[in-house]
Amino acid sequence: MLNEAVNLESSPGAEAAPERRVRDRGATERAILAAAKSLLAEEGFQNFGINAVARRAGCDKQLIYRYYGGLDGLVEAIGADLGTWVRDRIPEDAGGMFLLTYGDLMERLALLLLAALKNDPLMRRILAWEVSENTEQVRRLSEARSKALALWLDRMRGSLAPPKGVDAAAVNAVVIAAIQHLVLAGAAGGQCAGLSLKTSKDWEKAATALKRLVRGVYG
Amino acid sequence: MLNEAVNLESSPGAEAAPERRVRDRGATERAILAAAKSLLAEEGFQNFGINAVARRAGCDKQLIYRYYGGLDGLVEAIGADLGTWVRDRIPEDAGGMFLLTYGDLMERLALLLLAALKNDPLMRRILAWEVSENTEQVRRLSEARSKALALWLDRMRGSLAPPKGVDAAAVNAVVIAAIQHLVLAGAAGGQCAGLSLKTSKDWEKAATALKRLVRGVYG
DNA sequence: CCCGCTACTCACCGATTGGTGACAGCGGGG
DNA sequence: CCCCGCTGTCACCAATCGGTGAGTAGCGGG
Repeated sequence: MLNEAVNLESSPGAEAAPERRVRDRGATERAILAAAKSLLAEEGFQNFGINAVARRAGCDKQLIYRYYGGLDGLVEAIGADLGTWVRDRIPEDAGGMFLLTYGDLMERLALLLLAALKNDPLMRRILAWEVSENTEQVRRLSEARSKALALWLDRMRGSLAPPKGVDAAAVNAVVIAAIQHLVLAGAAGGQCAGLSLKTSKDWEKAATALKRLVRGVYG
Repeated sequence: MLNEAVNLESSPGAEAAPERRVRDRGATERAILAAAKSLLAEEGFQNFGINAVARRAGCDKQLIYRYYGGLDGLVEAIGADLGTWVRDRIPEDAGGMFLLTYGDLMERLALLLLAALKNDPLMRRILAWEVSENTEQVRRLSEARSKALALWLDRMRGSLAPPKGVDAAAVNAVVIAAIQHLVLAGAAGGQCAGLSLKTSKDWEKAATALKRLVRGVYG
């Protein structure tokens, strides 16, 4: 494992075009944030660190300290960015306009949330982070995500009132918990409690079961 | 965050009584495994490494390489140990002897699983690990846990057959997903989807909602 | 008694981490 | 013009990581 000094970039033929970085703080800040988001989405929170983000952003980590005050500030910025999540995935025909019953609404919401999370690696990674650590960092991020989710649900819910006699908040939380864990387990290991979660056929089964559960309580 | 030394040094006086470790390979192996399990349960998988385990076990990490073939082997040993989980929490009055319907059974199973996971930090950490990483290490551990869970469910189920017309495997997987995520979120952040999960009152709400959902599908 | 096996410890390796201080280059305002 | 401040780069720090090779200490058998 002796590493000879092979990295001499003073090769005579190659004209080293240094590709001078334009001095644009705004662009650099955006590049850092984008790098952080993509890194977190693709690699997960395990190897999410100053060095890795700087490497991906193609700049020096010192700039992260300067512009964001370190990883904490950067994570906060990601959290703030999460607000756009809501805007991005609210269909124009918002909410329960055409939905007659609360059951209709919740079934639709459940399936939409399932699909949305399945296609959002960043959200999934944040979710996994939340249940794995309890640092201040994560807590803030979690709060941002939670707020975004609540806002999304609220926008989609419209003005439909839940039926009496059931603790809708608790039931919905349990349903959401199921959705979130299904998505996490599916993305991570391809299965959950013996149920395979790989093919779209598998997911249809899960979705059907989910529908059944929701319909069971809300009719 | 230097963890306190766990070595059992006595005689705080100047008398250096090094408390010579008895030369007992079996005991050392057991100490290492116990240290690994408690470390994982208490600190989570984030800081779970050779050095940390050796530190907690009060021995040199070299021994972990020798006796377990490194962290991988040690994790495997933890997985094997998970088999005892089933034995330890199967009540003598096993299964659905007194349960008339499949709904009765699943409701009881759901509540039992919820309680069991709530009181098992090691299982929770493994669960969180599973949804956060997809290395070979975790995959093996996941398989062991999955097997243990399946065995437990099987033992508890008895010979009761699920009703026709519902994909019981899928529904149960979704229910288990909900339980697991509730426990994870509760332990990590104290809430899930807006539902607080701190006091026993909170957990009662969640359990009630869970019961409702199960009863909704299985009657 | 000594020898050899085995349990165990120690010292070191290269790599990577988070974090900081010093420096280079450009550009705008006096 | 010169100088100052902002942007970006680099070198370096201590700490920790996983991993290995060499050496020590005790016990049992010849």
